[in-house]
Amino acid sequence: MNETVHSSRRTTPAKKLPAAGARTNDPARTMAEILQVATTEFADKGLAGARIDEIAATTRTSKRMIYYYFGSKKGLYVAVLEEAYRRIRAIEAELHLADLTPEDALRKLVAFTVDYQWRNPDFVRLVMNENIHRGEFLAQSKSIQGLNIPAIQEVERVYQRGVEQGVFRAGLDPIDLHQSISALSFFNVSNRHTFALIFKRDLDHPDAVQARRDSIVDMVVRFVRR
Amino acid sequence: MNETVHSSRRTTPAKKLPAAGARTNDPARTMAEILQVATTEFADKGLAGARIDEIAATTRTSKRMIYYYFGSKKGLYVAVLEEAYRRIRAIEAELHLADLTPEDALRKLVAFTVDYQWRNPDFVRLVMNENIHRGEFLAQSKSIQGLNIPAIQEVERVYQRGVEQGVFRAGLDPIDLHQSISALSFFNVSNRHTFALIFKRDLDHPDAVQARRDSIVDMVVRFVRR
DNA sequence: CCCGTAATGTACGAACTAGTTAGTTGTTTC
DNA sequence: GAAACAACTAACTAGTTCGTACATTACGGG
Repeated sequence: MNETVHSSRRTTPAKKLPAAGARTNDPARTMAEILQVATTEFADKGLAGARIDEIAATTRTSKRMIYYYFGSKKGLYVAVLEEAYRRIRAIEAELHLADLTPEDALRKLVAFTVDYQWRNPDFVRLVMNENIHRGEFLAQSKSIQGLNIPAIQEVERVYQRGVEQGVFRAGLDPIDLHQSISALSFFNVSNRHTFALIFKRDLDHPDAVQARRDSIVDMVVRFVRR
Repeated sequence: MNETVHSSRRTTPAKKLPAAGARTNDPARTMAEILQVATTEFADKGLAGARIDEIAATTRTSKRMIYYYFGSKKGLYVAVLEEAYRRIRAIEAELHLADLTPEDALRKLVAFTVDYQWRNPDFVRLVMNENIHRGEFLAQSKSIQGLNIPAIQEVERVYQRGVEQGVFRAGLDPIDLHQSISALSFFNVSNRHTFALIFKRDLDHPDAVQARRDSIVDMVVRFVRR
């Protein structure tokens, strides 16, 4: 209290932090940087394990900014989730499968899924974490539901073409098929630590990675083939 | 120090809590109860999310006992992990597949795995959580490594018989096969929340559960069949 | 029956952490 | 060029949470 007296008396310079670069307002960059750092932190430690202070410290901005833009720890977490899903969908939409035979297209689709999950463990870990929370935050997010999912549409189209051309057997459920592809791809990343420990395998070795991908592709193809 | 003097002088009654049931020492029960409650709590909230006070409150004993028997939160967590793995292995060892044809045995094995994971979401969630921690606590546990795993032995035996009888194709890696079975079974439980949300499916409906199990069994069988 | 030890309960504290308060600095608009 | 607003910083607070110090009680062996 009685700030005026105090401030009029301060002997320290008017500029508190004249050092470094002068501050520059750049909301977009600030938000993006927070999101990026938070993605790593949440993927690493989960919602409960992540530390807002830690995120703030890693960013070039301050904790206050996190609350300024995202409101709360959970708000930030939801934003991170949304961004991660948005990204994977954008990439899934890039697949060009129409000009391949159904079986080749399916192989490419499965191999792509396996590789994507492998190269994006953060996404996998975020999803794991969200499932630990029984999807309650994903359920809150308007922006994630209601959107269509490129991956499932690709599966549907490829499968349909294969059936029409008589190379795939009919009567399968595309979502069930997609679920199997996801399961095989996801587990590879999600459970690699416990699995490697128990079976004393180095799942990270390039040869092992490739062998596993080939096996998954093979399994899926054999499943749909007539 | 100098306990004698103090106790000879105490004016407060000898019995502090004459109420309720008199205390009864039962270390085995106390430990078991702590473990059981902690399993639920850790499976539910993860290591960081779980609360020691919460666990203590749910138990008939006190927080002091948790530290008395398990030393620390992490110690308790490791004990929970060990117990969960121990349990699943004991159950896996109960399978009797030798008197079935290889294909029937494989079907039974896969269906069992799917069902077990489905009926034991706590185990699945613990494993998910441990993978979030990159298996660092499982790696610490002496009692989990070094043990053999009934499940993989069963897979090996059944597959071998099938190859010998000419009904399964040769050249497959039993661990790779086991990994696929695990992946399909595990994902069913681990990712059901996000998956159900995104694809707007009720994966919990009995019909859906059965259809999914059938699909998984089918997929695995087709994979190994000549 | 008594005594030492294992088992248990209670109360507390030190450290951590999500979120806030109060104030400062850049930016845009007119 | 100054008012109005948006972006930003630092320091603090209230509440939580793991872990412990201390006190007490059961119980088995001698």
